[in-house]
Amino acid sequence: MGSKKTVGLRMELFFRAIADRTRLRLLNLIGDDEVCVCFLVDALGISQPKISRHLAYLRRAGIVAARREGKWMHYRLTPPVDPKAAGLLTAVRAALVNDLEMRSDRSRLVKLCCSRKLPPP
Amino acid sequence: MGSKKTVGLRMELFFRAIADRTRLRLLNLIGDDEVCVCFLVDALGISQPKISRHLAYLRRAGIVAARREGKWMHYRLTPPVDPKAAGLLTAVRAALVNDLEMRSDRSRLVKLCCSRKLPPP
DNA sequence: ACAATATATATGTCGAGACAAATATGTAAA
DNA sequence: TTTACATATTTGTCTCGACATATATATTGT
Repeated sequence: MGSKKTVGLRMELFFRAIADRTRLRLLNLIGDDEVCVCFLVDALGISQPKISRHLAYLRRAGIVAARREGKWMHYRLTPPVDPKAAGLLTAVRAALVNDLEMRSDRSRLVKLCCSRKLPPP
Repeated sequence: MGSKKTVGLRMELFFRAIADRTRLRLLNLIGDDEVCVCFLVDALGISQPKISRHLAYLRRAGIVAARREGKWMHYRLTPPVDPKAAGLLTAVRAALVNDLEMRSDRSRLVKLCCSRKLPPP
């Protein structure tokens, strides 16, 4: 039902959720694996409350999910069950690569994650 | 540059353009070939000014284009040049089929187009 | 041919509601 | 208490739907 709700009857909600530059940049970074909020804040250079608010928006839309680990919150994608919805999300993420800022966001996140100490597993 | 503008630098504009149920329903019907506005009005059962306004929105976003033919206006998709943008649009249209209303919209349009006299070529 | 009218579509305006940025404040864990 | 994050408040902007009106083309009457 989660996927039906996301891309089934109310597809416009999904699109509204990603119709924002900040949230697209977040989606671009969260895509591959779990990311800690602090890394997102640093990689995007956006204030923490703003990041948190947009993450909450994506969470309410069912696009990402959160997991607490001590002080840190980790966000991850919630892959849609429906094949067409999954294909749509894949196409969105593929199109993001066309964007220069998205690419530099990614490389910045990689640097942050690898140089800096990761939160404990 | 049209495709770059649509899905390149300002992808969020593309998503905002389709983050609306009326516009998604229009996109669902315009998809395959040129459609006359009058058919869209009848197929969706939505007031003509509302249809016109949303078509103008899609037109400004570079998603559709219009052609006048006498009294009638025909709208068609403007397929993106960039492969990833094209793939994204394809994925969107594929996902629309999951929606019941979209399917009934389509069959209603087919009935309208085939039973009724088409505008002269 | 010209004027009047009808048809098809587009656009201006208005009020209501959604959303964003910024700032401030609250909460959970160490 | 400090750190890491979430949420509330305020204010401005945007968009929607509804209604009215404007524009463009075709058709009809004379």
